Amino acid sequence: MEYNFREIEKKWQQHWQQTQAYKVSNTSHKPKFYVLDMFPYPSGAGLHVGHPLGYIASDIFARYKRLKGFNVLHPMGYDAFGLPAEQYALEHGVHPSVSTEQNINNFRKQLDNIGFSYDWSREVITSEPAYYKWTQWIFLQLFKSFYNRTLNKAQSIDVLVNDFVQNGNINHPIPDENFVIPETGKNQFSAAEWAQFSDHTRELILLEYRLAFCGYGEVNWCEALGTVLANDEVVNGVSERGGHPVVKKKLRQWYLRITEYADRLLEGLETVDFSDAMKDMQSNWIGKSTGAEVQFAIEGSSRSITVYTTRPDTIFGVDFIVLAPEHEWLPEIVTNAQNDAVIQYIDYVKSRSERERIAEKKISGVFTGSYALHPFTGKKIPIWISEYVLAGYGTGAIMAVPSGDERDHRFAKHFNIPITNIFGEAYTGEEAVTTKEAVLHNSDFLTGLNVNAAANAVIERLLAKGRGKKKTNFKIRDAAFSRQRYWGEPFPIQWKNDIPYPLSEAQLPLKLPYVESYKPGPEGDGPLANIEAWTENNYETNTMPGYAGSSWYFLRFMDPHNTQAFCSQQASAYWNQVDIYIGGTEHAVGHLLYSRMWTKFLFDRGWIGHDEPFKKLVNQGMIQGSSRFVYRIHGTNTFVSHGLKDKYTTNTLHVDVNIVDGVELDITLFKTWKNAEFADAQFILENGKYICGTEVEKMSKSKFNTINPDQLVEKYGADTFRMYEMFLGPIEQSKPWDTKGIEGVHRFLKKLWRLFYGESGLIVTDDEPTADEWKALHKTIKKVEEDTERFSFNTAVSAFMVCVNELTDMQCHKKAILQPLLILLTPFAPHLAEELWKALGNAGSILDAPYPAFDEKYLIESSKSYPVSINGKLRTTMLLPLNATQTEVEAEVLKNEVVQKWMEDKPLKKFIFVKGKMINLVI
RNA sequence: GCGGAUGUGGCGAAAUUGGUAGACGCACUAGACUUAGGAUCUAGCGCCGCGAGGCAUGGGGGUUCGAGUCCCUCCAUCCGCACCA
Repeated sequence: MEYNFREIEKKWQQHWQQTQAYKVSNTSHKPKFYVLDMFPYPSGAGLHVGHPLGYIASDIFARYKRLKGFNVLHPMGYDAFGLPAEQYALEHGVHPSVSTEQNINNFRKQLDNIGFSYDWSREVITSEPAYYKWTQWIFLQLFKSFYNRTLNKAQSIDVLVNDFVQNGNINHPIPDENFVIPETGKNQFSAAEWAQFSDHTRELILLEYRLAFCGYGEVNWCEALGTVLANDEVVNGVSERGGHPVVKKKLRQWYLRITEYADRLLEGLETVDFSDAMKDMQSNWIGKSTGAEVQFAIEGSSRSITVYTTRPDTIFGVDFIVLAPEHEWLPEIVTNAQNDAVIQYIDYVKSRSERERIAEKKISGVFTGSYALHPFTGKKIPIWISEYVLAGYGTGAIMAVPSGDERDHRFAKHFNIPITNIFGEAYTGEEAVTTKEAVLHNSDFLTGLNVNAAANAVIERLLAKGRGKKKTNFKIRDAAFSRQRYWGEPFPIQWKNDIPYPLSEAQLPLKLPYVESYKPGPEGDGPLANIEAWTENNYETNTMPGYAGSSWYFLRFMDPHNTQAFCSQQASAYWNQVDIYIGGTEHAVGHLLYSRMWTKFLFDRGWIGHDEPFKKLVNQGMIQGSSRFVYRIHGTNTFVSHGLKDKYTTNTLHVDVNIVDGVELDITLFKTWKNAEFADAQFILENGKYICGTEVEKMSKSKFNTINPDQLVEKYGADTFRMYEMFLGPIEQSKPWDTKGIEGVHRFLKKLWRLFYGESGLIVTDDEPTADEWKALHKTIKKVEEDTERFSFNTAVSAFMVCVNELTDMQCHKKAILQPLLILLTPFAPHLAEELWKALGNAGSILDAPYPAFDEKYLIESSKSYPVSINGKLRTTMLLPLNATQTEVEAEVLKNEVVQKWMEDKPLKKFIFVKGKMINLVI
């Protein structure tokens, strides 16, 4: 009987669906385990072989944990709101809800092919009102909360208002130090003042505290996409999606006050099991630094400039001060003589795109004409402006120490500003001294001190003089939370007199209205601004960004049909953290950071009991495409083989990898490819073949290098496909896809099948296994279990292959061996395992069979083979009785001919036993 | 520039704590069975050497009886951040 995988897989997939085999309950006597994939955005391109890599790994692990006796939550859903669906709608006139549904159906069909054990009864789709009702609800809670810096947690805004009524804002200063209350011109108020404020003023003040708030700010505006983007959605000055130019623009936007959580997001990293690379990426993004703020008086002015520095110890090396070109006091500082030059420079800076700035890194700047005074020496310090100082970080002003900072050094050299040396001989005049080991010279009361001691001393003196203080800074900015788009969650917000007011919970969900046109509204507003019924109600016309729905979906899976809450307390208490979260590294600073923040917020407010969403994160590597190229001689229809192309002027074209065998082009298929666009093509061959060029690139439709899993499943079966994806290599590693080796895995499954079935039918016996057969089995149990636990699926698959090879050699068809092996194999090849389990006459499903227990006793051997090395180099191998004592073994070894030959007459210095199984002689 | 990772046969890769480097698979070679095979099976397969043996884990150095693994140093590739004071 043949291994008919198509029939088998179809049969069991149907069976599992009918019996709801993967449905999981929120009540169980078993311990829980939560295995989660990063849910996909259902794009129109469908799945390629890269997508299922992580899904297969998580499915194997989920099935393994289930066999091990856990109640396993393993859900799947769709992150369905987002830009591409809307772009598609603009181009093709298809409503996003329609194309999204189509794409989801397509994804589902493709996923089902592979035999995943998802509990589809828990499916969530972020674009459905039943789901986004709760996204809106959580947003409302963020809006109605503030961050209590004393308690270091979020609380209801009512708590804050009560405190204002009693104490004014003395306990809770306004986070933005520059904010001034219009009625008083101050940023502090008493209880009495609070009582006097108008509602309008009160709301304006509260907006300064809310964790979701609306404000004007510099945003990343992408004209092509017609929307703003979060910092993590902008890469190298262009949009992550589409690569369109991005400019800075001042707009009214919604923000999440993620900066309040910066410290906790950093500390939380110590409690989770993420890779170092991932933790580093996150902590770099958060970008905590400690240093000091120092005030420099301006000569001839009552003002002083505050700078931020991480190296207060170098204060005696300050040779100039640099302000960001956008610095707000610039007009007061610039002298008449320098006014034109400064205006010119600011125009120049404005003319430069983000991209140019990043690419060129030119040294540029201009003197303002004013001088600051050194807080200790009173020395006159020129004040410059330059684009290398960023308005958005620190105070937008720095004290430049050329001898201690490379950028300041280059700037000083470029503009011939005299450099003060505070590092003695360590500073050569060529390069700044940036090591923290340096000892200070020429620095008044700091001379002779090291970095730390000096920094503390400086801060102490500054404090005493009232000219500075210790200060912590973060790179992370509050997250832009609005998009001028249609296909996203509407904000549950109504505007009155320029103040946003929350809808009541009873009004949720605020449903996304149907629109005919997705064109942007006026003044950079979203398409919703074109709908009268919407604007009549003064609803917010922006929608939430893509990451809103994905910031909490892992909680919804716990209790997906709850209409009273986003997730019941019992459900979140039971499932708690996601035990294993699998996905790509591309979400390191976006999704993962936002999810962590939302979780901490929901924890603070008492709705869930844990404050880190993901206990362990596994990053699967990207599967790249291996592209193939053909070379058309310029202006002709003749294609020249790769090896000969340099003799001609050619254009390089991507060619579909599916019509290339290795690197050899199938010319017949090529002529029919793309509706026979190249039917009349001529070829210049080498050795009778057309050889293609190759390159490893991202897998994408436009590069014709995608491999569709459906075709592979059709040809080899889901079980082969699953095992092959795992066999490719370590899960975290990126690698180009190569279909070649799949035959080997398929052969393995056929070989396994033949252990059960001969030509005439089932050949499994009830005979008692031999010692070698037991050993083959238990070796595999041990290896597969260990490998699964450490997510090393490629080596686990290899272990199966070794086992089946050995059993085949021994012609072992014994149930006592084969049945446990099947259970081991279930997570990897569930269809085949279930089929053979039934064939062996077992009742019930193999999905719930008990995982076989490893027993050491089967691995113990009767005699031992000792590798014998001399001075660490293997010389011979000796078979010695197991029960021999060390002394007896030593005597035997010394009698050995090979050993004697190598020892000759040299004296034996040492006799080393390694782990009782290896011998080394030192001579 | 900073941070992280990786480097082992023709290829994908193993080697979990320093202990027989190259398991397993692909490709390749020879053979068997076949009308045939892109089916199956057997054997071989790091390099040099007839052999004994020697040399091999990016290069160089070190620690050790023994190093792919630990330390120093240099090189290459990939990823992330990028004027963050």
